[in-house]
Amino acid sequence: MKKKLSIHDIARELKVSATSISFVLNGAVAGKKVSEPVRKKILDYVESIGYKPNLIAQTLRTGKSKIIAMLVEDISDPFFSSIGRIIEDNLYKIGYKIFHSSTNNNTARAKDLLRMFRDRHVDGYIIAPSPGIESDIQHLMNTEGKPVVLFDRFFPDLETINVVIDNEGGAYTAAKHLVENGFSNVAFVTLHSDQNQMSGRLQGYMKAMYESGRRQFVLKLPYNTDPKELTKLIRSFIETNREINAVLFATNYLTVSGLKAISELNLKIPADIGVVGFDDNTHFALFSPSITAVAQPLKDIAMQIVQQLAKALDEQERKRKTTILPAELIVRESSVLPYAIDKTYPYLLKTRTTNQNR
Amino acid sequence: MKKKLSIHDIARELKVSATSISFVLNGAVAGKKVSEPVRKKILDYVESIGYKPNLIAQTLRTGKSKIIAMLVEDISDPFFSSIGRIIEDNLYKIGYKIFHSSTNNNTARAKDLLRMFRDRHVDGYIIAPSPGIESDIQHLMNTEGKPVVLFDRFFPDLETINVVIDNEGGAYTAAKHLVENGFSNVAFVTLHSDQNQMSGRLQGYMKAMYESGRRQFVLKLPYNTDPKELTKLIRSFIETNREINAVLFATNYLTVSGLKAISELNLKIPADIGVVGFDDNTHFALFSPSITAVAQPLKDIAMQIVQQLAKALDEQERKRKTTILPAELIVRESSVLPYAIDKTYPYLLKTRTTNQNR
DNA sequence: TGTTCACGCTAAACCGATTTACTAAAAACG
DNA sequence: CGTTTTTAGTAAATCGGTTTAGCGTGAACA
Repeated sequence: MKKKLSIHDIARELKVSATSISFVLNGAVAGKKVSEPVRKKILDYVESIGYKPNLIAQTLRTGKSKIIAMLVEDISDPFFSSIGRIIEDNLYKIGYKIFHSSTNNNTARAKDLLRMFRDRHVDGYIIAPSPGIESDIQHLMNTEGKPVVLFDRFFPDLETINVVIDNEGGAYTAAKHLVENGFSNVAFVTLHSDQNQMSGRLQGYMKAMYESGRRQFVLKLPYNTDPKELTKLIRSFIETNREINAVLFATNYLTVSGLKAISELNLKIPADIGVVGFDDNTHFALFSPSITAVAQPLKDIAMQIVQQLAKALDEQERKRKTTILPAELIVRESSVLPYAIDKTYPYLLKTRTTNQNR
Repeated sequence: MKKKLSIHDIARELKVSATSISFVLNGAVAGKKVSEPVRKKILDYVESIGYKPNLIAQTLRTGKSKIIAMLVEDISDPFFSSIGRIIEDNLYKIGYKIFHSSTNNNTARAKDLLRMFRDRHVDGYIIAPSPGIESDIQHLMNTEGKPVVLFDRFFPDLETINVVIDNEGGAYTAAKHLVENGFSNVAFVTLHSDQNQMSGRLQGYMKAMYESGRRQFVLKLPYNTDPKELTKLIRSFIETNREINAVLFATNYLTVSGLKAISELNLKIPADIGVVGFDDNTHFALFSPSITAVAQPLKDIAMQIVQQLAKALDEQERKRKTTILPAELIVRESSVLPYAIDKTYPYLLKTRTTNQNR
C-alpha cells in the first residue's frame, strides 16, 4: 500500500519548485512562463510516473470540482435513467463527471443530497425537482452562484434554465387522437400533483375534451403509492365509470399499472377500451396489442440540458431560459379500433358498456 | 453570495480554539476532553448558525469521504438501476452517499472512472465489473486498501467480496422446465462473453440439454450491439434452425430483442415457440402472453451487498467471500403449451416445423 | 512545601494542491 | 556603463478542516 506521491515529492525529486510544476501542468498562466528545458523535464517525469494531481486538494483550493450533480426522483425509472445516461456520456466528453442520486420523492432527502452536493463543491446541477425544494434551489443559486438546469418540470418563479416538453400539446394530441379514432369517452388518469408537467398534461386533456364537446373523466391518484394499490384504484375507477371507453395515462408507471387493471377486468384493448400512455417505453411496442404513447424526445432533452449547462458553466452570469421541446404521438394498436379505420362508418363505433361481456 | 463561515471564523467569534470546536464536533477524542460549559457554548452556536464542516477539507485531511462508488455497465438497465436504488437507500441510512456511474462497456472509461473515484477518496466500491478491469481492481485493493464488492459477476482470481446468483442453477432449471413442458429443441441465446455469470448460464443450459439427451443450439451474440442488429441476428438464427421450438435468453435485453424477432417471424408464443428470459422485468408479466423468466432476487442481492460492504468498512482486514443467492423461475404463459399441461399425452407435442405456416 | 499528574485548552503542523508576491539574473534601454 | 524591464523561478500563504505536541493550572501525593 505505497503512498501516492504529491507535487512536492516531485519537486524535491526534480529539484524544481512545486510552483513550477503546477504552472506547467496547468498550461502556464499568462506572464508566468517556464523555460522549455525545465518544462520538458517536468512533463517527462510526470508522464513517466503517471502522476495525477489530487483532485480533493485541487477542489479545496480552487473551489471547482469538474463534477455535475444530477438529482432525479427515481433513478430506476427508465425515463430518468435513459436521459441520465445520455447526459453522462456527453458531459464526460467535455471533461465533467456526473454524480447522480435519487430523492425517492422524499423532500428531506432531497434537501440533504443538495447540501451534500454543495459541500462537495459540484460545479452545476441538473434537477428534476420534487415539490418542496423550491427554496433550496433558490438558495443554491443565490448563495453559490452555480448554474442550475431543471428538466421535466420547473418552478416558474425561479431564474433557472429549464428544459421541458410540450406537455399540454402532447396530452392534447393524444386525447384528440383517441376521440378521432372513435373513442367517445376518454378518461385521464393522473397524479394528484401540482407540478407543472402534470398540470400541463391535464390542461391538454381538458382542452381536447372541451373542444370535442366530450365529458371529462379524471382520476387523480396519490403520490408515492405502490403499484398494486395503483392498479386497484384504477380498476375501481374504470368499473365505476362504465361509460369510459378509452384512457390516457399521465405517466409511464401509471400506464403499466393501468394495463394491469384493464387485464384484470378482462377488457380487450382496443376493442373494449383504448389506451394511450404518456412517456414511451422500450417495451410498449412489444405488448400485444402494442401501446400507443406520447414519446418524449429523450435524446433531444438530454442534449439540450448538456448544451445549456455547458454554456452556463462558461458564462459568468446566468439568465433564465426555458426550452420547450415537442412531444411525439407514436400511434400503435392500442388506440385504433380496427373497424374505425374506415372513417365513413362512424355509426359502427360503440361504447364499451354496450359490447363487453363481464 | 455571502461566504460560508469556517471553523476558524467560529473560533474567533466564540474566543475558543478551532481545535476545541473540532473536538466537540467529532465527539471528543479519548483523553482530549472539553469542559461542559465550553462544549455547550460551541454546540449551541454551531446549531444556531447551522454550521457544517467543509467535506472537501475533511476528506483532504482524513482521507475518508463517506462516499461509496458504484460502477455498472449501464445505469439505464432496469436490473442495475433497481439494485442501485435499493443499495442507495440502505447505504444512506448508515451515513454513506453513493456515487454511481456507468461504463457503457468501455474499458477505457471504466478505468478512468475508477481513477476518478480513487482521486475522490471514496471509501468503498460496488462494481459489476466489465472485462478488462481486473488489473485495475487488483491495483485498487493493493494500493488503496479499500473494500471492493463485486456483483453480478466476479473475477475468481481476485480477493474481493462477491455477491452473485446461482447462474448455472437458474439456467439449468429454466432449460429443464422448457424440456419438461414439451419443448424438444431448446436454444440458448447468449452473448459472446467469458464473464463468469454468462459462462455459468451456458453451463446450466448445456447440463440440462445433456441430461435430457437433447441437442444444443447456442447463439453467441457480440457485445455492445444495438437492439436492431440483435433482433436481426436472432431472427436469422431462428429461421436457419427450424427445429428450434423454444428459446432461453441469457439476459434482459436479449429477451426483448428476441421477442421482437419472434414477432417479426409471426411465430406464436408458446404454440410455435416457447420463451424464457433470464432476468425478470416488471413488464414481462404484462406481455401477452406473459413471459416466463428467471428472476434474480434483487432485494436480497442489494441487501447482501450493503451488509457485506458495511462489515468490510468496519473491519480492517478484508477477506475474500463469495455469496451465491438462488434464482427463481417464475413460470408464466410463454413457456407452457396449453395442450402440454396434460402430461399424459406427450405425443401431442410437436416441433414448430410441423405446424407453423410461413 | 515541592513534585507529579491530570485536565482543559490551544498553537502549529499537516493534507496537497494553487496562487500571490517576491527575488535574482538576464536582457533591453538610454 | 548604469538603470530599468523582463524573465525564470521560488518561498510562503491559502483553502478549511484534523491531529499532534505542548502549555498552564490546580489537584493529588509524598
